[in-house]
Amino acid sequence: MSTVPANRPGAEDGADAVRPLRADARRNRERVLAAAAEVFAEQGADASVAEIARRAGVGAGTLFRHFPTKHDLLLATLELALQSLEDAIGHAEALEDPWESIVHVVTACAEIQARDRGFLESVGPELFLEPRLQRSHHAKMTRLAALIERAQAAGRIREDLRAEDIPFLLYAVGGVTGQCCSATAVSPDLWRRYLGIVLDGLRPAAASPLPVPAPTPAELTALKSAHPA
Amino acid sequence: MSTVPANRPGAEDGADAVRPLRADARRNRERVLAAAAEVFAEQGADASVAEIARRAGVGAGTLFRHFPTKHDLLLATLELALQSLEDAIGHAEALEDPWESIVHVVTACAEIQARDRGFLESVGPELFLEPRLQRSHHAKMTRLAALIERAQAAGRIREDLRAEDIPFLLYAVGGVTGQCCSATAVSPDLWRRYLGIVLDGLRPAAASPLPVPAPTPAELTALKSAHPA
DNA sequence: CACCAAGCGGAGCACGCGATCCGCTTCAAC
DNA sequence: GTTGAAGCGGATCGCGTGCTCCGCTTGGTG
Repeated sequence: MSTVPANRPGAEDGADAVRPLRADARRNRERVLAAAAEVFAEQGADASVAEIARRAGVGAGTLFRHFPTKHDLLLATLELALQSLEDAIGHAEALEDPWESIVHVVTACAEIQARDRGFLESVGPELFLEPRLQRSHHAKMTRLAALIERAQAAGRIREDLRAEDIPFLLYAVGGVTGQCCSATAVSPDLWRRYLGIVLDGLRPAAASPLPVPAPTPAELTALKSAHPA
Repeated sequence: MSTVPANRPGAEDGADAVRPLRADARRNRERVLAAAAEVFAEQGADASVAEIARRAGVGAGTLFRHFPTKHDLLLATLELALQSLEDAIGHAEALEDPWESIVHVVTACAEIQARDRGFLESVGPELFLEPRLQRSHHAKMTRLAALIERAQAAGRIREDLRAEDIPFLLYAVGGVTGQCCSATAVSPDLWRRYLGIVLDGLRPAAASPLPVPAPTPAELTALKSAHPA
């Protein structure tokens, strides 16, 4: 395909570093990314790239120069959202009450989903399958596991809960959030009610034996290679 | 468009009744419906009508003759699935234990979703919005409300739960079911775990005040006229 | 200023979709 | 058997999509 441009004499940079973007190129890249975040949040992952390019005020060619594939663009916006999720985890770690810290993380994630349809639609399938996100995902899961163990040690959360369960539960609440609640006239905060029910289900008082064991991290990563589509 | 063929003399049927389909036509209609149920269950509501026609062994023209629109076809298969949901409600009503009857309905619905992607993808948005489904939906909700009140009277379920909550909760569990669990290698019954957590959240022991009131039926039906897309 | 590659934009491509059209086939009433 | 309309099927259409190509513009360097 395209040959990598030969290192130009004089402008040698160590390793195979990327050359800095031209000023206008960098500006356009930002505008595309911002527009994509907007459009994906409003319309979900099925939004057309043409719409994104239009709102960014650039041509389609420019968009694809910066993000070779729609999927790349979606991933880039997803990383933005995941950053704010990471902030929420950081904040939760600073809370004293172990139960409240769990509530904070889970609520923050649901809030992201409530305002970002694209995040919801991507987060379940993508997060487990996309290699480029595995590392940061794993880091977040480790911190989340610590929060859960802290709450379990304090007897504030059911003993059979595992960190791997949380993404599934968040995805579930997110489904209600994005599809049923936020896009409709009836109380856009309705998802808080169902998150409340799920949280009640996580309390130790509620615990009854769960029928199926939680997936191990190994199972989840094995899953990414075996995916059919 | 097409003029309704004039009532033929001798074959008069009272009112504006439909004339019976020709034998082969009825057979083809069944085959299309069966193929659609299969394909939508496997691939979700985004499956192509061409694939359905192919699997039914008919041409595209035949398919659209019986179901003028893809949406009509989807609705027809949805009604099939809703029938089995109604059966589940009937069975639940016969159970003695009020809590178990709730568990049965909810589990049955989740089982449908676990094996039918199209049902999941349609049930949330469709069920509230589609006028042709409103009547049977309303009937089911009434019976479901009776089951819940029975369980509440027995002190087996939290007092602040309303029948209108159940579809939302089922949709939530269904999201995990269809998107994350059933299509992957890792334990296809994983959704039972999360349904278990939600059910624990419905027990009276777990109840803590929920932040948002449940939607009233009036709000839900008002929703159908105000929908943007 | 002069220069040229880095960057731009939007016409255009290939594809897959839902839906339609119309010449041919088949059922069933007589 | 004859006949007419009900039914069939698949080539075809229009459209929207993700993506590419290529002539033109622009930024930054000597």
